[in-house]
Amino acid sequence: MPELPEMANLARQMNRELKGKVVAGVEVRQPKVLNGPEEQFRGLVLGKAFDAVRSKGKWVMAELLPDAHFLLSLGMGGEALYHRAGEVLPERYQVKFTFSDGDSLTINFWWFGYAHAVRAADLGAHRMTAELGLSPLDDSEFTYDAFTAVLEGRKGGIKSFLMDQKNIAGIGNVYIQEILWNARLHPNRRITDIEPAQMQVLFKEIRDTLRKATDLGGLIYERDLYNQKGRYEIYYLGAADGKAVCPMCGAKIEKLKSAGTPSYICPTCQK
Amino acid sequence: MPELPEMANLARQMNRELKGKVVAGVEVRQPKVLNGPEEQFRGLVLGKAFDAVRSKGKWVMAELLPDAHFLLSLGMGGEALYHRAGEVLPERYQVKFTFSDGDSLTINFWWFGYAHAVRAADLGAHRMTAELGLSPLDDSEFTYDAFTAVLEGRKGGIKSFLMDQKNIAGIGNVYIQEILWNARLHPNRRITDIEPAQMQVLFKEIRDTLRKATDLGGLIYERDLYNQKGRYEIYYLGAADGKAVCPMCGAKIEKLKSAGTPSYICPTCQK
DNA sequence: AGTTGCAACAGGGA
DNA sequence: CTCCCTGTTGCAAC
Repeated sequence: MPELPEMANLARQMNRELKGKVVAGVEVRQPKVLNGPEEQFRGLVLGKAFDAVRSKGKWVMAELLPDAHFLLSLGMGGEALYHRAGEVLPERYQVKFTFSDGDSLTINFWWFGYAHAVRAADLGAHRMTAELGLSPLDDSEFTYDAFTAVLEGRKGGIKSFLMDQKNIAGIGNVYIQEILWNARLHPNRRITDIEPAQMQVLFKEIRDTLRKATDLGGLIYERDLYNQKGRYEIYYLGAADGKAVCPMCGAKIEKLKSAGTPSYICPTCQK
Repeated sequence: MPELPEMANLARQMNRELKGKVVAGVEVRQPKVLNGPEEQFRGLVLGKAFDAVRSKGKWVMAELLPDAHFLLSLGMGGEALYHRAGEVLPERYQVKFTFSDGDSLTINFWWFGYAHAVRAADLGAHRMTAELGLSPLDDSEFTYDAFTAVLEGRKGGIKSFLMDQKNIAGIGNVYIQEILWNARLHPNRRITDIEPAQMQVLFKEIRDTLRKATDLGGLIYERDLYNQKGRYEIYYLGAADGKAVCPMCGAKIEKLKSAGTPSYICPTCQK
């Protein structure tokens, strides 16, 4: 489940490691992860040099000079791993870049990931990245005013709102549990039913939760560019087996379905 | 509640009474019931002769020679009344046609009706009539095959399907109660959950219910072109006050909300 | 654990 | 008892 914290760290590491590297070889084992014919992808990537690598929501966006961008989404799970020349590569990957110095990058999707390449002029037409909403860790963009502005007029449940990437970019079904528990909000709580004071708390918890997870290197069961685990532990670990209790009140964590996906809540703390 | 039976009878009566009559005068008291500026409506109607008058779904469609059509929907209630020259007109109406022989037609909407006029060439662009679905009393059109064809792939509740004018034209929130009770189907019953044998029954009851009501001159509380009441009595009369019982089993008729509108069902007979 | 697109559903307004 | 529009929700697909 790579969400904003994992992808932000991955982008930072890729930016440090790959900037200036020239793509000498591309291997695509599963062309359906691309956004077009394999030949077009190769044409956009081969011979190009990685420049600034950033993240936006659950996407890593790398500039390829000249004239292209490489866009990576790990979907429902996967890793992007960096390998020094001569290191043993993992057996399983869908896409591999080899650089002119012999280093390489393997990208593995457990399920439904995207490795896209676009011309620089077409970046704005790449809807999955172009239509992303607010970046929660950008303090100049994610202000309380901006947050309430996108909330304006919305009437649905708070979980489905926060998970919609067009509203806020980067929250998936793992961190939403943390955020809502931290804010003491039930996932089915109607937006129109949340008091301003509580909305302020929610705003703060979105930022703080994602920032803390990013600072801790992401989730404890995810891997970064160097195949290192993160140190952020989710509070409801084991809830799927009915073994988790609320760290605040000790009540048993309950599983329910909300916005189409499973949710885990403390029935006493979250209203 | 003028639905298919009332409108079919109204069209038949108008066809008999108005064919050949020339529109000598038009009075529009409430221009918002028109589909354009009042002057345009007058231009399309004045001096024209009524020709064939037919019905389709809840609409009466009259040919005006040359080159126009008059389209009438009584919405949530109302009457179209014919008056011989010299008769006293009702006080309340939104639109009145006066014919060259002194006879007249008054149209009264209780709520949300439409009196539209279009050029013959624009009839196909009049979406509210052009997009109507199957005509249940047209035996060559409303076959069981055609019925199952529009049902193909649908997964919602049966009531919302039958009330959608794009599927079958003419069923409103009155006759749907009769049809579903006759077919022993609960309004919320999933389409995918209805056995073929029961679907056959439903098909038959759509036809038979609407045909019987048409033959009886429509609902007992509606008025035809000659201000005469119909003779079709709904089975759940008084259900809104909790006073109706099922004619079959004697259980109290229950009120519930289905597809956004009230429904009345026998809790034991309709599953 | 992800996103898209579509059908189904509900609410408000004319 | 009408219809249309819009936003929301649920589902199947990739």
